[in-house]
Amino acid sequence: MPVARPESSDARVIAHVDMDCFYVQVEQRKQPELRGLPTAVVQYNEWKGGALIAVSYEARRCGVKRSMRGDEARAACPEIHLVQVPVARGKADLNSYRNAGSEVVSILSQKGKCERASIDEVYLDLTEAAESMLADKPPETLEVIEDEALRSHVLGMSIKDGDDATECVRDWICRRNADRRDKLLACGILIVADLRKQVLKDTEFTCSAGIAHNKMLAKLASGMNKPAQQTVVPYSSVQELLHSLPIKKMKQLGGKLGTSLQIDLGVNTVGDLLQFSEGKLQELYGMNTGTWLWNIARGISGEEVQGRLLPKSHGSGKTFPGPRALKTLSSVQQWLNRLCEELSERLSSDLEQNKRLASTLTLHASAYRLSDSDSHKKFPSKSCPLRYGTAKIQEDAFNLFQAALREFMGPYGTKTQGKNQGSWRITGLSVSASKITDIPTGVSSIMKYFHNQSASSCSKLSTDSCIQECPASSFSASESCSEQRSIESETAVSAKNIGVRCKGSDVGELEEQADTLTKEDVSCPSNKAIDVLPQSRNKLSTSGTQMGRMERKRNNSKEMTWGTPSIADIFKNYYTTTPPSMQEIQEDSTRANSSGPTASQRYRDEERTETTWSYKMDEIDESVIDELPPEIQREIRTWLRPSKRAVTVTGNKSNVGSTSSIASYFSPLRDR
DNA sequence: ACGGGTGTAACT
DNA sequence: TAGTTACAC
Repeated sequence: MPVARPESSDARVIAHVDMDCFYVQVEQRKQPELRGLPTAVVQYNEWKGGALIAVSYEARRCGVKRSMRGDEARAACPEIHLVQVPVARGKADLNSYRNAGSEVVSILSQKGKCERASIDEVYLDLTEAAESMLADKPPETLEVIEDEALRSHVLGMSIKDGDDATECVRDWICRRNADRRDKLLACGILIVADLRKQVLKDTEFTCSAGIAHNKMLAKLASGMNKPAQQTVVPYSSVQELLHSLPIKKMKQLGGKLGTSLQIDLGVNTVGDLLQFSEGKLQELYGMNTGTWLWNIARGISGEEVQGRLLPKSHGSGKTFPGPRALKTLSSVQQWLNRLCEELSERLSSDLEQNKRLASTLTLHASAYRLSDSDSHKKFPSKSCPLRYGTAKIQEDAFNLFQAALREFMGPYGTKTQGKNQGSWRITGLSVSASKITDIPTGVSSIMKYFHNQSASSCSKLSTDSCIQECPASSFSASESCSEQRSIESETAVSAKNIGVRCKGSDVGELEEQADTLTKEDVSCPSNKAIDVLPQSRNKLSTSGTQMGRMERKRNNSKEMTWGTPSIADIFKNYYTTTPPSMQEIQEDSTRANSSGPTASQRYRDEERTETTWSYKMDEIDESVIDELPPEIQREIRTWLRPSKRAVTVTGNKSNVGSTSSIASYFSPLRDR
C-alpha cells in the first residue's frame, strides 16, 4: 500500500510521539480527582455499559482492555471510573480530544517538520535539529543530561549487571566513538526528551516516543515502552529487533496483507520475510507492495514526514446497529441534519482558524435490504461540490443519500412499501468534507461574513434572493488572528463594499472598478472575449500566461446586479494579489526590521491599491456564471474544469451538485 | 446486536 | 474523478 521509496544511507532522525491513553488523559485533566485511578472513557452508556475507547494504565493493570464493554470492565476492575465521551446532537462529540491534540501539535511542531498522524500521534523529522546540535553542542560535551533523556530505552544496549540503567544510557548518549548515526540519534534523544517535558508542562499530558532513522522504526519504538517513556532504535539494533518481531505488529501489516503473509507464505516474523526475493514479493503482491515489503524486512523505509499539522478532511458519522437501524427517510434526514450540523460547525472553525475551505462533500452509509439475502450489496457513497452553510450541506447530503438509495435499491426502490417504511435499513451514516485548500489570505475578508452567518441566515434562500441578506451588522469585529489580518480587515471590509454587494444597487461602481482592470490587457488569441485579468499585472507572478480582457458589454439586465462583478473580482483578486504564505508572514514578524518590504507588507500594499472586496461565501456559486453572457460562460467553464453536473435524483428535479463553492473557483486555478 | 468515530491513502 | 477498499487508532 505505501509506495516503495527506499532511502539508502538513511541518517535522518525521526520521532514518533504517541499520547498515552489520550482520551483518558483529556478527561483526567478535566477531572483531576481521577488522576492515578483506574479510568476508562466510554461511549453510549445504554447498552452493556457502553464501549470503551480508552483505558488508563492503572485500569489495564487490572485486566481492563480496550473494546470491552463498560460492564465487563467493571467486572474486571470494580473500582474503575468510567467517564463518558461528550455527546452532542445525539452522537459522540470528539471535539475536546481534537482540540487537545492540537495543543500537543502546536508544541511538537516547534522543533522540526511535523506531521499530525492522528488525533493523538505525531511524527517529527528532527534531522536538522539533531545535526545542528551535533555541530554546536554535541552530547559528549554536556556535563548534565536531562533526567528524562536518561530514562530512555536504547534498543540493543546491554546493561552491565548491577549497573544503573541511566548511567548506561548516559554513556551511550555521550560516547565519543559512536558513529555519526548514533550521535544523531543521541541528539534526537535529548531533543525529544525536551519536547516531551514541554508537552507535559504546557498540557499536563504525558506521551511516549520512539526515535529512529525512519518513520516505521520510530513508530514501532514508541509503543515499546509506555506510558511516558521513550525508546531509541540505533541502526545496529534493527536487524535483531525485526528478526523476531511478529509480522502483524508492523504498521500496515495488521490486516489482510499481514494475514496473507502468515497464511500464504508462512511468514510469522519480519525476519521471515528476508527469505523472499524482491521479485518474488512483487510477483505475489504487486510492484509497489512487493518492494515495500522487501524494504521493511530490512528496516528500510523512505517515507517522509509530511509537514502537515491539520487534517485533510473532516467527517461526522454515526452507526445504528441492530434494532436501531433507520427505517424511514425522515429519520435518515433527521440524523443527516445533525451530522451535517456538526460538520458545518467544524468547517466554520477550520475556516476561521486556519483559513481553509473544503470543496467536496461526501456521503457514506451502510445499509441492508430486507428479505433479500443478496444482502451484501454495498450502499454506494456519493459526493458533490460542497457549498458552505449548514442548510445547504444538509440539503445536499440528503439528496446524495436519496440518489444513493435509489441506486442501492435498484428497480425495487420505487415502492414505498407499507406506510412509510422502505424495504431497507440504514445501519450507518456519515458525511465528510474533503479537498481542503488554504484560501489566499486576501480572500479572508469574506470570513467576516461567513463567521456570523454560516449557520443559517442565508442558507435557506436561493442564491438570488439572498442578496439583500447581508446586513453590515453581520460583520464580526473580532478576528482572533495576527496583526496583519486585522489591518487587512480594515481595508478589505468597508461599508462601501457591503452596500455594493448586498444591495446590488451600485453596479456602475463595480463596473468601473472592473473596467480599470482592463487597461493593460493583452488579448489572448484563444480567448477573445474573456479576460478577467491579465497575469502580467501580477507583480508576484512568474508566469507569462496572459488572459484576454473581459468585455464589459453588460447586458443591462437588473437581475445581473452582482453576478458579473463578483466573477471579475474573484479573478482579479486572485491574480493580482498572491498572498504571502503563512510562513512568510511568520518570518516577517520575527525579523521586523530587515531591509525592504516584508512579504506581508508587500501584500498589504498591493491590496490597498487594488479594489477591496468581500463576499458572502454562500452567494458565490455557479449561478454566478449563469449570469454571464453565454460566450463568456463557455469560456469560463472551461477554465473551471468540467463543471460537475448534477447527481440527479430521478423523479424530482433535485439537482445536487449543480452549484459549486468558491473553493471550486480557486482550486483549479491555484495550481497554475 | 457492536469497535465507534474519524482519518489517510492506494486502487480502479 | 468518483467511488471502493484497506488500515489504523
